[in-house]
Amino acid sequence: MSEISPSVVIVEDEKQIRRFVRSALEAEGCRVFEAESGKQGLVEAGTRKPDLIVLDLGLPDLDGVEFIRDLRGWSAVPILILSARSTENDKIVALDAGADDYLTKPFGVGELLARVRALLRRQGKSSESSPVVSFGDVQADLSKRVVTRSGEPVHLTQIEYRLLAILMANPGKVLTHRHLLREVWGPSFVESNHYLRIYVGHLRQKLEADPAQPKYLLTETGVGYRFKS
Amino acid sequence: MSEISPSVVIVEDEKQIRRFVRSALEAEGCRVFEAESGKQGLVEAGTRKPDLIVLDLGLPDLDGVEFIRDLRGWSAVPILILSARSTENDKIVALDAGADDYLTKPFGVGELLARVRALLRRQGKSSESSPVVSFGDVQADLSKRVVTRSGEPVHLTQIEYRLLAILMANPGKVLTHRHLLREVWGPSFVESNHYLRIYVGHLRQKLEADPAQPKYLLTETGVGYRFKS
DNA sequence: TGTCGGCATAAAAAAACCGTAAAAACTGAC
DNA sequence: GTCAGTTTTTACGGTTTTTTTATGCCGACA
Repeated sequence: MSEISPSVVIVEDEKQIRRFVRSALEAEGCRVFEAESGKQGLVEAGTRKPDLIVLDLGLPDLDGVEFIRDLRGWSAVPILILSARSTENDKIVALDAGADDYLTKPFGVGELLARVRALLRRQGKSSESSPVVSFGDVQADLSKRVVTRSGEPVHLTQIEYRLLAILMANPGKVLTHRHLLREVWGPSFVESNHYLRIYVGHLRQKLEADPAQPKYLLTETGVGYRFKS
Repeated sequence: MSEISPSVVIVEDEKQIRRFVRSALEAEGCRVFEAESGKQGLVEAGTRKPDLIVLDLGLPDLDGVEFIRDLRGWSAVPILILSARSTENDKIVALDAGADDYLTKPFGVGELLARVRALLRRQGKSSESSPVVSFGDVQADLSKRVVTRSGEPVHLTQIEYRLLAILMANPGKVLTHRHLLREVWGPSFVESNHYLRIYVGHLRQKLEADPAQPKYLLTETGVGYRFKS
């Protein structure tokens, strides 16, 4: 599911707003390109082939609606309008010209980003990638609950998976027997150190290159276990 | 899709607003269906297969965000939110749950219609690439609610279809028993694991080459099920 | 050098879970 | 009310997972 980051072109003449929108989008994980005039914006849209265009209607060189009509002649990229004009008629004209959303200034950065996400999601270009942790030739996708080893899926039981997930969530940190047992089996099993030996053994068997000499799932004698990434 | 008039489902408990929105949309040339509760809205969405849903967030029986999440489990139809809640956070939550646009009351009928046109326009363009998922010799068109196997249509019941749609909407991801049961049967059935065994069994019987050794609808013992494309 | 505590592994027994079939209850159309 | 299609309930045999039980290894230390 890990996709490339979506790209956005900002067309806005005010430098201050441009910087503001840019940093918000970059924090969201987008690649951002700027244009400070309508004509430059059309060139950028043609060369960068972005997944989204954020357009200020109040450009000095080109009417915003003209921009939209021109662009729509050769591109279907989603357009989000930012505008100081808040009359209903302005919105209707821009939307009917081919814009996809219309946000009036002043706007909250949170709403802007949510609307950007909604447009990118429809595009199928959303930047959400599931958190994948990996060590050696093993990859764990925690949101899918899937573990693969050199590409091949590895089957883990419920307990094996929970144990691995807790260890991997604390890389480098020593987790005591009691702590692991409480997290995986529950509070009444904190004395059953035996279970850990068996299930850490299973994990090593399935994930380590040499289960007898583990490189990632390490024993801390007398204390607990540790995951080293 | 562009030939016939688009259909819209309105989910709104206030009769006055419902009538108002209905007449505006009908003047626009839409076929309109109404639902006055969230649950009825979900049923209408499933049976009418509309091109757009207009949803009031303030429903008496079901939280609007819950409605969106449920619907998004099996449908990609555009959602336009109408809401009296105008805080930025309300908008962010609804948009991130899967809504496509958010309009706060009171709103102008002209802006409403312009936003509806924008959503329907984009819908029409993207419907060329309707979301067809396929695996093995099976093809599923999620928007048309039709499943075929080596060209021949396969009849699925309501429950079978919703279960399949949710699994296919999350390829590769393990979905827990509780999650599947809540999405398909509702929150009060999250403990009824045996329903899943039966209906996953039905799906395998109808869709897998060898139902006893499934290749796509996989069991994750003790956890849930997973669709592997 | 022998024994002792903590660890690793293997294999059993027990428990939990899964798949399937089929009957019963329900639903909507006629 | 009947009927066909669907959902829910009930039942049971087979499989996977967890727990129990058993055995051997290794280093520390007297």
